[in-house]
Amino acid sequence: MPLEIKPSQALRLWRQVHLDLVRDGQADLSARQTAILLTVYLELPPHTVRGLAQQLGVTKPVITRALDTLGKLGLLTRKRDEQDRRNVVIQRTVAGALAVERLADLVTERAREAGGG
Amino acid sequence: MPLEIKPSQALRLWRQVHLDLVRDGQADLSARQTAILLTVYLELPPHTVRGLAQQLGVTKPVITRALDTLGKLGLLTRKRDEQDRRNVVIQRTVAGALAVERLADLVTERAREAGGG
DNA sequence: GGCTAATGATACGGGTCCGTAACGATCGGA
DNA sequence: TCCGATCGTTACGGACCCGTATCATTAGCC
Repeated sequence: MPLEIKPSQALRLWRQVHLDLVRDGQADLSARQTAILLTVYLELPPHTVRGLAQQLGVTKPVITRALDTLGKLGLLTRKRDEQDRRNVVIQRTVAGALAVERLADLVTERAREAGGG
Repeated sequence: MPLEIKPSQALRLWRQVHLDLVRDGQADLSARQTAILLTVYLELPPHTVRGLAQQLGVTKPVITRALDTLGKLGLLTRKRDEQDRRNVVIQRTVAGALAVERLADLVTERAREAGGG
C-alpha cells in the first residue's frame, strides 16, 4: 500500500516538522547525525562504525565524531565487542528510543495536518 | 483529506530521506537551516531576519549566521529593503528553488516506497 | 613469535556555529 | 535636530565538525 503524497504536501510536512524540532529546543542535529540515529534505531543490530560509514557513504572519523556527540546527548552508547575486540557495537538507550518515538509521533501528526494540498 | 501515515512509516521515511541527502553529498544542513530554507520558499514574502527569528524561536544572530551559510551555498540571497533601509529582505534563488524541488521529489518518492508498514 | 590486515580513535589546521553583548545604520516623532 | 527605538550585523571566547593522515589495539594466519 504505497503512501500517496504530493510534492507540495511533502514540503509542508518537512518544513513543519523541522520548525517543531527547532522550537522544541531539541538538539540541532545535522542530516548526518539524524541518519545515524535513525539507522541505529530502525535497522537490526549489530551496528559498527565501519558499517555505518559504508551505509552513509562517509569516512570513519565522521561516524566517530557523530557518535561522540550523540553519546554526549545520551541518545546512544558504545560498547566493545567482546567477540572481536577491534569492533565497537553501537547500542540504543532509553533516552534515544524516547526521542525517536517522539519524532515518529511528530511526523505522523504533522502529516495529518499537511493533508489536502 | 488528511495524510494517513503510521509512526513506523514516518520513521522509515525520515531515515531514508536523510540517508539520501547524506549520500548525495548535499550540504549537511542542520534542522535550523532546513527550517529557514523551507520557510523562505514556502511562505509568502517578504522575509526578514527578525521575522524568521520569531518564527523559529531563536535569536537574530542565529538567523544571520544561517543566512551567511545558505547564501554561501547559493540557496538564497539578501537585499536591502529600499523602503526601510534598516530591513533586509531574504530572497529566493534559482539554485535554492531547484534544491527545494529536489527535496520535494525525494520525500515524495521515498514516501511511496515507505508504504505498507 | 612475527607478519599482515582490519578496526575504531586521535591529531591537526581550518572552518562553522553557539549565546551574549555591543555595534553602526536607519527610522520616526518631539 | 536630536533622541529613543528598531533593524541587521559583528565581536568574543568557546565548542563542535570537517577531511586527511596517522595511531594503538586486536585478529588471524604462517
